[in-house]
Amino acid sequence: MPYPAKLSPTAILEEARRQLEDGGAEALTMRTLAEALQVRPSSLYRHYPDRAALLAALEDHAVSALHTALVQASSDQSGRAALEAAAHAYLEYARVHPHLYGLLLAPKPPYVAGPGPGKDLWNFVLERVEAITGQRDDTAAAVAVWAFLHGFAVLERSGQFGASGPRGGFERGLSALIDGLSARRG
Amino acid sequence: MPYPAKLSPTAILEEARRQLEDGGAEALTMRTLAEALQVRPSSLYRHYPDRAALLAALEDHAVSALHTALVQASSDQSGRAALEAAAHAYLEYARVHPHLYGLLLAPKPPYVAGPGPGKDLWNFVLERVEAITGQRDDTAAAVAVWAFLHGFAVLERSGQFGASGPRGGFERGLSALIDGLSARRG
DNA sequence: GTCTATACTCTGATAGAC
DNA sequence: GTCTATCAGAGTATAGAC
Repeated sequence: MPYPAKLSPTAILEEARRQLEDGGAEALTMRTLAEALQVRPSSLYRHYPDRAALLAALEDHAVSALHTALVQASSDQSGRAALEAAAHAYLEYARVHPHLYGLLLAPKPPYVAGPGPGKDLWNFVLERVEAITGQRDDTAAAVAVWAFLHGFAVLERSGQFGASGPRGGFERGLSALIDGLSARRG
Repeated sequence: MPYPAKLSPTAILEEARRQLEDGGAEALTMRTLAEALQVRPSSLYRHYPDRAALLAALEDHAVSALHTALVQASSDQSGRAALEAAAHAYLEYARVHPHLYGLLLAPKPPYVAGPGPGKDLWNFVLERVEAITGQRDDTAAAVAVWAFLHGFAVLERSGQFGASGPRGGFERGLSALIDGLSARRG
């Protein structure tokens, strides 16, 4: 090695994340990426086989970051308070990193039940929900909560909720969902 | 007019819908579209200013179709039964027309509160939800229900729910949500 | 007015020299 | 590991035939 490598997978990933967060997935092209790294586009292919692999790596990063955020937000709480704290942290992550979050549930394989970091995230949600419903392996309830969280995040991202009321829909829906799910253990 | 026009906006739209439903948004290119219509790509631009306009037209179609499906599914019912029937029809539409449905909530302007056919759809959901909660203009509750429906549709589309359990999450979540929302009028 | 022909720019990706 | 050179395919714009 006559000279240190200009590129490394992590350096590429960092710049890619920057461009994605700035301008969305469309703004992340191999050419702009190479230019920012002062390298020719084809050089990137020595570190990532194609653009899809780069996006997949970014998705893994997002899953881990989201998981960490949820754990931190709810670590010092339990029961309903823990689930609510995690839910707010979930929405907050989707707000702060909309394009990164947008990678998460693209029409692709899983992540629920898939190997990799997504499993931790799923298990975390499952545990928090189980604490509410009192049932073990309560997949149905966890799916319901996740669906609500994701749906609200997408609705919000797609523009409508202005300064007006609908934002209250999150608290309202979350409460209703938790009430309805936990009431079942009667 | 010496000869009948080979193209018309509706003919283009029909073929575009076909290609979209077959292979998703990526498969719908101006070139393949022109080929199927036996025309040069640039001819399409006499009828639609650009590809985005075509997708917007397809989205309008999807909104109308979804609205119609919801109305038909719940027309002969009322109260909770009507909402549940509409919810199932919503999910069914997303299953049968995944790519068309995928156009609906792309990160774009509205459709809630926006002019055009989307408003009818929103108002319909709002009415059905109000019948449950007993409050007028209960935007928060309607947003909560819509978020759940959309979130579940996306989760399902992204692959995980195999033959196993999670499908029960829809009934479970819908019941819990309705219970929690209607209990509020105590 | 409708469509054809052509070309421009941008994308992701590959082959082979060094 | 990075380069040069090059490719095929995308969307799009314009000039002109009929």
